[in-house]
Order: sequence, then structure tokens, then C-alpha cells
Amino acid sequence: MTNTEIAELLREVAASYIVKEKNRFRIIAYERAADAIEHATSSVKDLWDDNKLETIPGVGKEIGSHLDELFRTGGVKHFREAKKGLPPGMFQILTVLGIGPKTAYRLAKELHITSVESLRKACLGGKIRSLAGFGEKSEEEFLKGIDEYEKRSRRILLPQAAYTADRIISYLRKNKSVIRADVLGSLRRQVSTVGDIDIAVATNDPKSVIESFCSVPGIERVLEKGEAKASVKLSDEKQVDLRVQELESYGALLQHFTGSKHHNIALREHAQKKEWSLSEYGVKVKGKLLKFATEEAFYAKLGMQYIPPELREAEGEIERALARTLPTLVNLKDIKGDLHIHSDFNIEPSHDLGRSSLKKILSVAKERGYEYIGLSEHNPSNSLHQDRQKIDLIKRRNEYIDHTISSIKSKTSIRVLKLLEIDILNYGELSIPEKALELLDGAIVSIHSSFRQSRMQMTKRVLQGLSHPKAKILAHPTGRLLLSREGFELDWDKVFEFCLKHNKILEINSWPTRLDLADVLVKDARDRGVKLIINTDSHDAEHMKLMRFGVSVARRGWCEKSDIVNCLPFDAFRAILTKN
DNA sequence: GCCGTTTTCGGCCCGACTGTTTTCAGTCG
Repeated sequence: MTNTEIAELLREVAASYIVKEKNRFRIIAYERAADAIEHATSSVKDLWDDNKLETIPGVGKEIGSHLDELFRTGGVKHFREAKKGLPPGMFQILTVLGIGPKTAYRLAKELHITSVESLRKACLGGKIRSLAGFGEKSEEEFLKGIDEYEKRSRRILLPQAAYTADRIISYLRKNKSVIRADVLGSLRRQVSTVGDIDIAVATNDPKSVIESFCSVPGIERVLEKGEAKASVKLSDEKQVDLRVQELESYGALLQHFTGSKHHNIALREHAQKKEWSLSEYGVKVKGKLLKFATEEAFYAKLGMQYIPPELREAEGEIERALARTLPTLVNLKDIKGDLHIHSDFNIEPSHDLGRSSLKKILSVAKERGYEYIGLSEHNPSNSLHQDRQKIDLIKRRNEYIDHTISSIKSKTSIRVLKLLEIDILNYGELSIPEKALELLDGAIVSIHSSFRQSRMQMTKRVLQGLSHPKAKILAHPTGRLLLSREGFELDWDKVFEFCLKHNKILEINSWPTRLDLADVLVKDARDRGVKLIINTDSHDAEHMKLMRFGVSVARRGWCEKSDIVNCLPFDAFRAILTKN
């Protein structure tokens, strides 16, 4: 059973309690547990295996024992009882936007609706308006909700969302009444996939800004247009929301809509203890509203350090901000090298080719202010080459590097490391011979095949692959592909322990569909003292610009400069590669 | 049902919007 399925089950229990009007805090407890499980990076089943269910925030004794029963027997008596007497069809339509538990219950009970499809038919047939408390508008509303439901699962990759938002913001800035403009929501927190794009503007002329917004090129239709906000749908189906406010209280607006939901809840709980109340307009103290032009002032009023958006996930940042012990997060400018780059020295024609010459790569590295880079082409494949040929190919790749460097007229000061990205085969063997490994400054190892091994097998395989002294870096450690493939499971305790003991480094891969290691695991690794490296996995010199997204993942994982080895100067970095 | 350097009992976030009503319940972010 996947985390998503378990979360859904808990939400169904919560919905049942809402219909049955049980204690609302019990309902919130189930919803919180569902949220936590949905966003957990390790599978709940694995946590159960390790007897660690109660490490999930919001899962206590009761829910923990229900999950235990679920894994042991495949069902939970308590859940069945909670749903008793409710029409099963109501759970089918709960996912439709605008339909909550009570509405779903009435539709299923009184109109015998059992699916999204039968709901659509009932709306089109004008059946809904026959129910007390519903009218024609409700039918229209539900139809729109069904439409959304069908498109809802489409999240956007972070860089895609960032580029779209940049385009819209620079368009808005042409309007002189725009004083400030920023992204909001999950995009501002740099979450690896984003639902809607939210934008804030500070202005004294909201009307004119909203007009500008509704005339952004590429808009298909305007969904909503009011005094303080507007929503549009772009032609690629992305939704963009705009919120405007006077500069005087812009800080509270930014804070409120940057979220996350859980961060805001925790923040308001904190404020409540002082009998203050927080909203997007400011802080209410004894009925009087205090306004804040900046988020810095807003957090300062709460007695806290400014909390960077990437940390606002209710993962302990509020306590640390109160104690003034938040980490100083790593910045893009701290990065001194990119070590996972595929050049156009194509080791073989069939294998995931690089497109840019080393010369071009070096010129981009210089623009970016790097001290060093590493070329990490894929290893020659087993099916095409004998050991002898593999060694030969790697020698030629090394000559290509030396030759390029000596041919550059204005001698480059950027150091180039001779690396390779080596497959870890099914039982942990590296796919090039020992003699070839000797030709390298270091090796990046990674999994590119047989993703379906068990967690135990995979862990053994990865650690075996990493155990060669030249193998220093584990690239894209979970193999996930965002929006299409779940990563494989590893026993992270064992992996972290191994890395610490043998000086191995976990990669944060900046490639938009990877962003792997994921932020939450980065935080776990960092907590344990495991070192990380941020690489781009570039197959074109242009891709080296993706580094900022890997840095975002590191920041979401609470990393400081000292946690990231490619923030080190060259000699210190080199020393890590040679140390055993 | 969960959780705790202000609590193992007594708390548990805030506001907007919508539709169908005469003052609010339900849903969402």
C-alpha cells in the first residue's frame, strides 16, 4: 500500500467523522496524519517494518495501532465502523473541487450518486436543484469542479513554473504603478513541483495592475477578476493567481500566501498564546491591526529571526527562529564547481549523449565564477566493449581533456577533474575494470537499471557500489523521475552510516525531473552529518544554469555552505576525492 | 486523536468566498 493510498484512507475516516459530526479535533488529527503521510519521503510500510510509525508527526498511539492492523491484516475494524451507515459512493466524489464531506454525503444518499460520472449526469440533467439547499448555481459549480478534477493531477516542474512566473512578473513591471512583485506559495518555497503559480504585487493602483495582469500574453481565459485578486488560465492550462495590496501591509500578504499551510498554522498557534491574531493584513493586538511592509518586520514582531521561505514547512523552523539559531543557508554564489557534466566526448554513440565541447563548458564555468569542474561521461557499455576497449576509451577521453586545456590560448585557471559516471550493476559491481578506475580522479556511481529490487537488495547493491575507494559520489540517489516514476527505496539509516564512516558523498542532482536527493532526505542526511554535493548532470553547457534549483533543494534541506562539498576551494575538494 | 522548556490535561488557525438563505454552513487555501 502506498503512502497516497494510506493518506486517502485516513481522509475518508476524517470525512466520515465530519458527516457524523464527531469531535472536530479528532477530525483534524486524522487530516493532519493524512497530510504528514502523504508528504513523507519514506514509505509508511517501511517505517512500520522498522517499528518507527510514531516518528511520523501526527501519528500517535491510536492511529499508529490502526496502521499496524492495516499492514498485518489488510484492513482496519475501526475504519470500517467509522464508515458504517454512509453510502460508499460519497467517497468517490470527495476529490471533486468544491465538494466536501457533507455535500458528498447528501448527493450520494439522496440522489444515489456513486461516481464522478454519475455526478456529471445529475448536474447536466438538472437533478441537483431538486435538493433542498441546492440550486442551478450549484450544478454549474460542480461541473466546473469535475473539469478541474480531471486536470488536477497535473503539477508543474519547479523550473517550468519559475520561468513562467518570471515572464509574467517582468510583464507586470512595465506598469509603473507596480512597486514590488514577488512569487508566492510553493514556488516561493521552491518545492520541486508546483500546483498553481501565485504572484503578489504591492501597488497604490490595484485596478490598473489587475488590468495589466489580465492582459498578459498567453492567457486563455480570465477566471476571476475582483478588487484585490484575479485568476487566469494560460493557454497551457496553468493557472496563475494574482494578489495585490498596498505597500504598507505587503509583508503580511507575502507571509500569508507563501505558507506553507502548516507553517502558518504553527505560527498562528504561537501568536495565539500572546492573544494575538495573524492574517494576510497584519497582526491584530487587542483589536488593533498592526501593518508590516516587509516579512522581516512581520517575523521580528513575533520575536523571531526572519525565516527563509524554503524552511517554512513546520519542521522545527519556528522554534529555531525563536531561539535565533536558524542555519545560514547555502547560496548559489557559494558554489565553486560543478562535477557532473557530460561533454561531447561521446564514449559511445548510443548512450545519453553530451552536446557541448569542453571549451564551451569551460567558458560557461568561467561566467559562473567556478574554480573547478568535473567531466563525468557515462561509462562504456558492457554489451559493446571488452575491458581492453573500455580502458582505451577512457584514456582517449582523458587525452581530450588535456588537449582541450592546452589548446586554449588564454590559459584557463579552472581546474578540470577526470571523473566518470559509472553504473552500479545488479549485484553492486562497477561496470568498468579496475585498470580503468585507476585512470580517474574519482568516480560518480549511480543506478540506471533494475529499479525494482527490494529495499534490502538495493541498499546492499548501492553500498557495494560505493565501497570502491575511487567511488566517492552517489548520483541521483533514489532514481526518481518527478511526475512519472517513484524512486527506489533504500535503508537510509544504513546509507547515511556508511557515508559517514567511509567519507562518501550524496548528490543533489539539479536536473528538473530529478531534484534527487529530495529535500526531506537531504535534511535527514544533513542532520546526521553526511556531506552532500550539488551537481547539474548537464548534457549541454546551457544546463549548467540549472544549478540554482539544486541549491534550492539544499536550502529546503537546511544545508549550510559547510554541508556542501562543492563549496570548498579546489585543494580541499581534491583532498576529499583522494582521502580514503 | 495528538501533543507539550509556559501543559501528561486542556488545549487545538484565520479569513474569503459562495450560494441559498434571512444569519449561516460548507469549502477552500
